[in-house]
Amino acid sequence: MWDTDIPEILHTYILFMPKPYNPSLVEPKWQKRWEEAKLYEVDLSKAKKPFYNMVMFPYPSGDKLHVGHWYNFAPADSYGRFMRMKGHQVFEPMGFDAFGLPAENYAIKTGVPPAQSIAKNVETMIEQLKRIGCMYDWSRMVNTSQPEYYRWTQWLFLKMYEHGLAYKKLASVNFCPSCQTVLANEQAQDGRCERCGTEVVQKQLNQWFWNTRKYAQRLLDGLEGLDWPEKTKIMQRNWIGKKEGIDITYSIKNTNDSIVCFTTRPDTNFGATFIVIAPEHPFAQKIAEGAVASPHHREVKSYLEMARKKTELERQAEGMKKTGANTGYVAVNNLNGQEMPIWVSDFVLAGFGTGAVVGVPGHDLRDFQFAKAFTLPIRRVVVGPDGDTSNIEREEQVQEEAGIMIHSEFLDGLSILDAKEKIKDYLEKKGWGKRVVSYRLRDWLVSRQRYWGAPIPIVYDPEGKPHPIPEKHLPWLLPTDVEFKPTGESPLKHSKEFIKRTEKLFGKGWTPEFDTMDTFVCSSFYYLRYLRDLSPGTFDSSHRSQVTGLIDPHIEKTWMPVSMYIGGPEHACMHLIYARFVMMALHDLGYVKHQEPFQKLVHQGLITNQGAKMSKSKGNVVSPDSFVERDGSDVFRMYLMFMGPFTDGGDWSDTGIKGISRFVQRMAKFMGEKVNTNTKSEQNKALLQGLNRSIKSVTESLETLHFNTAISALMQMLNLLEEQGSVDSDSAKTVVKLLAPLAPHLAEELWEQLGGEGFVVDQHWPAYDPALIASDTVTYAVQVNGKLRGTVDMPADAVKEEVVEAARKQENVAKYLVGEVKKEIFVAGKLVGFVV
RNA sequence: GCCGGGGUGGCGGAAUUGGUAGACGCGCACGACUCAAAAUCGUGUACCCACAAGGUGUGAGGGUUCGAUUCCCUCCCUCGGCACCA
Repeated sequence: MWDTDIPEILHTYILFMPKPYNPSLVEPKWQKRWEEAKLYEVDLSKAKKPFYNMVMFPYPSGDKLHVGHWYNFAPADSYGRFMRMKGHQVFEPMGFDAFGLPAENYAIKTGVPPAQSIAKNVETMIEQLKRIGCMYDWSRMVNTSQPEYYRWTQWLFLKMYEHGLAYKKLASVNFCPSCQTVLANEQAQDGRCERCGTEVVQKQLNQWFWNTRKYAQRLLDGLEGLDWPEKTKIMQRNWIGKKEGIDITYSIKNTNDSIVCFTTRPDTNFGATFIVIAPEHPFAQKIAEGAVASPHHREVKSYLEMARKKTELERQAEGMKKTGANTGYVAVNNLNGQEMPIWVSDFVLAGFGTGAVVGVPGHDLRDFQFAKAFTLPIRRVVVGPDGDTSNIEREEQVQEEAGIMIHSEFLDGLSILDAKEKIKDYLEKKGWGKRVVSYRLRDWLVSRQRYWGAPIPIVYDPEGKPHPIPEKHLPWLLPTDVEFKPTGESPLKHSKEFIKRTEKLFGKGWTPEFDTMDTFVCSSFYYLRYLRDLSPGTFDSSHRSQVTGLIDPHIEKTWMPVSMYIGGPEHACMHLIYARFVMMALHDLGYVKHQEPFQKLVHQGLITNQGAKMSKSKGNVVSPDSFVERDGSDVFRMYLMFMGPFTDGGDWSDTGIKGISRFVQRMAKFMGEKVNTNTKSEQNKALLQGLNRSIKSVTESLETLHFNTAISALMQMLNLLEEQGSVDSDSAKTVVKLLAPLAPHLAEELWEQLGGEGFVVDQHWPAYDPALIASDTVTYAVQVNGKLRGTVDMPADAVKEEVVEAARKQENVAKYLVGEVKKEIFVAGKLVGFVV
């Protein structure tokens, strides 16, 4: 930035050179005053126009706040300030999603207990957050790793269990053989361990699940009434993956067994030539175990073994290549007596539908590939709408939209859509099939074989039967006498205190559940705990007193759902589904009135650096600190907002921050030197018009979260003010109000200088007068044959004839008006067009 | 492969019930101030063209229209999500 031969002392001087407006003095001053006045603490019980303004709470990492935090939090706060000035009681909470892997990994590396490192991180993070200057009500902070919080995480588990929404079953987990630890799905991306890169294997363990599938339809239906990005709704719809189809039962020849196949395309069933079952399918297991004799026993057995051992990585490497084994059995298609060999293949997923599919290679790409791999017959039963009878060897024969049935007896000639309904009716009438709805959404696996999480409030009697821990024993404290070095087992197993505690309370031979809960459980209800009852005596230091409920029903009724929720789109199919599910369950259990937690949702864009996502491992994380130190919080936050549309994000570059810094200095200078004692009536027309236009423009921009255009409108206003040379005090105050949501510190300072009463953030948002926006004269564009040939200034009230007349007289226009004018176009206030 | 977003000056971006494309800012150029620089202020800045006039121009090609960044069709590129979901 500077020539290298400038001495160091001069650098420092330039950096701290006195400026008309010095944020390093002004910003702390106002932050202190806001805090002293408890300006942002909201009495929840007294709100008439509540506005619950929330951002996704951060993880308290040991690193400093990064640009991404600022880009999320600062604009969200600007919106909250705007809503406050519009007359709402804005509640803006902040908290910490404090359980989770990074702290545990840090503990494994250094031996520092997570509780310790997290407490320290939270403390420093609060200090950093305060420097942004947001309207956070710190009196209502939450920290999910504290007993008074996770008490409710455990309470939630108990309620789920009590109402049959939590159950335990055998399931496979990701396991890293090198680290000797279970991995969360996020840690096992692309089939490799996040920490050491070893290939992840699957391990069978007894796991707790929450029954999200039960809510699949309601999760789908509820989306309709939400003010959410359409993109996010689509992602959730796809994730839930509702499919209407039919379960068809096929009897297996020479056995008493049958196989049920789920299909959405029963119309093509006359083209079925084989059946494929998943390796985990009971019939496949039977063969492997020898419970059912098969000439292919050995092949099936070794195939199942191979499929089980296959790592996710190998699976992906395989791509669409089909493998499988013939069971030697055949199923019979009731429709036409066709015998269909039953195969086992891992392209069929055990977790979807019935874990068995009917192979129609003529009209399904995967079935086609399978048939090709094992030379099974391919039969066409649909032709394209244009009567296309394509080559049987061609792959692309998947007609999903339209097509005509052939070789299908009573379906022949029907469109696939009509045939689909007719065959379903037929199969149901015959008792061979049953219409079903299938969902892609799985039940939520909430067990984690990790230390740093909320312990699952379950104990086992000596027979191993689970029992819920009575509520009076909550919080069920996370033990501290644990070893952090991975041993391949849940760390809680090594706590003597934990086991002793359990036996003391429940009896000899009783054992606690050693798993903890997924951190997404903690974050699935935190919006309710922000609203918790803070009155004294509700929670004593022993954590054992009778605690008021999860949430006061009256507060929940007035404050929920969250009015505006801002956070990254990466949670579309995780946190944002879990939270909706939990809210619905709590509603059904009678604890809350609303069913949806977040009425309006907005995703901020992603800030990248040199095109890549900022990450510690890539070493491209940009720290806001030096910018904030030099230019102040207001400048930095406005710069982020000015970069482009809030929902777009963008690639980081500091080249333009100077422009915002100049704007702030100029604004402060102008307001400090050029405000006169005139009254409003003495203002000139141009100023009045500019002011009203600015109000309109800034208001509309903020309403739609277009912070970039709000700032540009303010810049235009300042340009106008400087052109005018001076301004009356009332108008100056209006400009400062417009500035307040975007540059809160600067606005308070200027408001004080101008002699404003109270805090600027408590002022009413200015209104504009539409009559003052219109100008006396309008510039008309004049086009000939659609091409611009000139402009003409006319009085605003000029009628068509006058404007056209004036336009014709324009020298440059007249030049082009040769020959007959066929048509005259007049758009009031905008344009005149001639067609010759 | 499927679903969704997006392609506008040197750069970030503005403007869409179709009506003067490029607001605002950065950068750049020139000028003022200064011994000089920084900072600040002023002027200019889509491209072609010596100016004017004119022409070209919102990813590419086509269409509708007096007029298209905006509407329709075909294609290309790019970003995000899901991915053997029957």
